[in-house]
Amino acid sequence: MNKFKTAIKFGKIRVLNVAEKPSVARSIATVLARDHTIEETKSPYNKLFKFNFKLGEQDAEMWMTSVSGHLKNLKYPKQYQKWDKWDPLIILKDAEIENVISYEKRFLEENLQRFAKQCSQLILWLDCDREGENIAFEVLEVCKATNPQIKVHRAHFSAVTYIDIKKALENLKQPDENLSNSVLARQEIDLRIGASFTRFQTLLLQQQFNLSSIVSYGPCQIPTLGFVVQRQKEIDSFVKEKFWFILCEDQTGCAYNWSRGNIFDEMVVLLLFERCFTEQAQVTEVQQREVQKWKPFPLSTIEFEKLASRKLKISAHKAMDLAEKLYNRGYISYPRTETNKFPPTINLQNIIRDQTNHPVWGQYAQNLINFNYDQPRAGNKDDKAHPPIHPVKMMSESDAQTPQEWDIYQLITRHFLACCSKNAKGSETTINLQVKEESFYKQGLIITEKNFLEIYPYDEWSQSQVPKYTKGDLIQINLKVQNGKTSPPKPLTEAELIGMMDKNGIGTDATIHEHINTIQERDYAIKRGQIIKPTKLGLALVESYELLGFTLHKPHLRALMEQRMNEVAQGVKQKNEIVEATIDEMSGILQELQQKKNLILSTFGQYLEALKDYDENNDDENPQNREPNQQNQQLQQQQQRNKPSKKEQQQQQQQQQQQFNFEQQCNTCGTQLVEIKQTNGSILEVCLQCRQAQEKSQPTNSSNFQSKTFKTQTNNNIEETFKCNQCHKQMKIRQSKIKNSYFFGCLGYPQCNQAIFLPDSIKSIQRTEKKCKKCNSILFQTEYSENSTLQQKSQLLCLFPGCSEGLKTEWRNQSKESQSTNLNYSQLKKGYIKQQVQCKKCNSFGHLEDMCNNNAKTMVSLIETNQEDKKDKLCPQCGVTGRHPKGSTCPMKRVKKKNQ
DNA sequence: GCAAGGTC
Repeated sequence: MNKFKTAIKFGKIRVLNVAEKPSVARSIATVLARDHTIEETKSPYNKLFKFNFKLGEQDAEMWMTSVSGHLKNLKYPKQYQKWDKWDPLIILKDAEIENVISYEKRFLEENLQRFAKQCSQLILWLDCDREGENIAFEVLEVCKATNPQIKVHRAHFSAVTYIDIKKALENLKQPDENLSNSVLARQEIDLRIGASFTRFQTLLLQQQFNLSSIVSYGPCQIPTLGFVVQRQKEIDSFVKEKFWFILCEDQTGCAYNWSRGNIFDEMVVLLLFERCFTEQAQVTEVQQREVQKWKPFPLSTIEFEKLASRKLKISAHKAMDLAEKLYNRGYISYPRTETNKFPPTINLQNIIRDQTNHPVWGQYAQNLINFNYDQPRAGNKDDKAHPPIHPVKMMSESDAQTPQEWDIYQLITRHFLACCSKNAKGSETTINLQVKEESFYKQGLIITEKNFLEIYPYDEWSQSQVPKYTKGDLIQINLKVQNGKTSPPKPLTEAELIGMMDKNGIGTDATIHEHINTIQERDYAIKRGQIIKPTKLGLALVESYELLGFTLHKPHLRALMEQRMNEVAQGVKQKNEIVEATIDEMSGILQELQQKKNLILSTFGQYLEALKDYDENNDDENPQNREPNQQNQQLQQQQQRNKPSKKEQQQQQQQQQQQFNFEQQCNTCGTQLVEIKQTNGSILEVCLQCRQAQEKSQPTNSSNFQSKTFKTQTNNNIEETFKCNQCHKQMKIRQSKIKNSYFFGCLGYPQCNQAIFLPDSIKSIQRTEKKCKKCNSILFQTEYSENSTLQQKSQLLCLFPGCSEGLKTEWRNQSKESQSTNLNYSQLKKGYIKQQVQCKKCNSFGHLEDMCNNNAKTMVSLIETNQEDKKDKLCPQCGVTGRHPKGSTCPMKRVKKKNQ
């Protein structure tokens, strides 16, 4: 208050007070003197409040008025307005810029001039941030120009409460020119870059590609678009990956999570599954603990916009529009705030009390006052200018001008009441199960006290029950191997985009929604529901930058600018220094762009062409069924600068369809089969439920994997033959790899092991549509091997056991080993180990040199070894596969000998 | 016709 002592000799002084906005002027006037008078000015919103106040010992007549944000705006002089007359490089580097009071603000300027003439002191009540500091200089320049003698002071306050305002008056300071200069630097850099790059892009692309809008560039809008494009590219280039996990269910149907989570290696999961397979689990721990669900932080603008978008489905832009209207009608506090903690000086109880008569939440507010009030949590952001958004006047639904306005008011008020409530409380139970070496867990939750959740429907806390077990219980379980696929990233929502921008410092709390709006106005992006997607133009623009090596769409340019602005704000660097450095760098980029003009044109054009089938209106809400698409292929091809023919594209599509077609189901139980590639290249489809495996029928054009064994396999082996005499399921043609022979196996295997074995001499077997005249069973076309003693090498036979018309067969129990395609998991397991290590001595898989012995052979290798044995023993004389009987010689050898 | 940041 010493500042005003010198003025005592003049008696009462007159002090001009200027706030950044009308509402603050009104609030300060109200806080300092309820009996203030209000005078109209030429600017309808910006009133003049007058009141008497004692500044320390000095009597003062206070004149309180306001501006409406910045008075001045940077612009290029008129001669630069013709775009085609000026090289954008001149616009960027050399053209002078004016900082002038815009026409709409002329009445505010007049007000300040008129009031300053009549006052000896000026107190600047602009917001306490960089922009506020810059506006302070704009105001003081106008005032000083009229009244050079006027004494200038700066008030710092973080909330418009009596305590804060009083404290500010007692601690008046001088405005900070460094802060103001940092804003001037930002303004100049943004305008020079924005104007020059926008002109360059528009002049280059607009006419050529018949674009309806200008092709603008801005240091905030383009990185915003960059985030949108980045997500779209992630979605388009996503290739699903299959993963496996073990699911454990108990008798109550409760499913437990595997502590290892999802594993992307099927073999590993099968190994672990085999190792832990059992039907009993032990409850190793039942843990119960009290948990809380935290109430929200006080509401900042960013969080408000995200909530409105996510929960109310109102866009950030619209939400801010509605919030500003509510603010101007006095229902809510100032909605542009970074702050998420309430200052201690604000009387929250009074704000709650205002809501106690509300028809919807009045009783809740009353209970808060009486019993349940809890101090709001303190966030870590404070703009030192505005408190978190909160209601300031009660509004009922009928007072709202639109349903959306009511939704916004509800959100703000319910959020505020939730902040003043207690956290929700619950009891969490965790059950841990041990199944041999594997552990599983399940968590359940019961909410014991809803507290803030009662008033706050925008947050969820879902309850889930778990069975009542105690430690040491042995429970019956059912283990299954299940698989899933990774999902592509979800389409970008507006709320997510706001979060990304906030995190990367793109825009401010007051402008983030405007940048999102701008990229839509410029036709760079489109919003459908809450999803925001790039348009063809947006994709082509960003992809062209990327392909040509420019990083104009990345957020780091803005981050660098922020860093430089900080240096000016701290007085470490001069404004001109950072402006020149930044403009020089950008000049380099602009010159490079100009040199690559033709390349940009062709690249941009090729992208637009490649994207002609891209449908920006197609939302990716359900990406579960997404497979790599044509557009993605095209983009990738474009990047390779090698456009494929239509035929090639079709082939690629076909290949992709084949690649992803692995949804085979078990014939017996319907469980999804898992595919296992064997060392011989063939693929086994394994049912983990029935523990059966079968050969996968190979596509005709991929014969590389087909082994000799399967060339004779019938392709209708899953079709009906005849019914099992035990369980009445179908009998299926199977092939024993051990004996290299065929048999009929029951589909009910392993529960039913009925089988009908066929002679080794049958080389192939095929079901026909013909039926046996005697027993009416299906007939089979059989082929016999060359060394068969039979005269006929092919026969149509009835193979039904006991039927006298055909080959004599009988029902028999198959041993598990006999059905080679019913590999058990130990065998598979060994097979995979075999794939992983290879002996350098014998070149076999499954063991290393120091362990080289015959016992290391596994079932899978045994199968192959048998085949290989036969292959090796293929008689060079007669070509017959298999060994000749021990001690005998090849008959052909004898024939040859005889002929010789 | 360009930017971003204030503001109504």
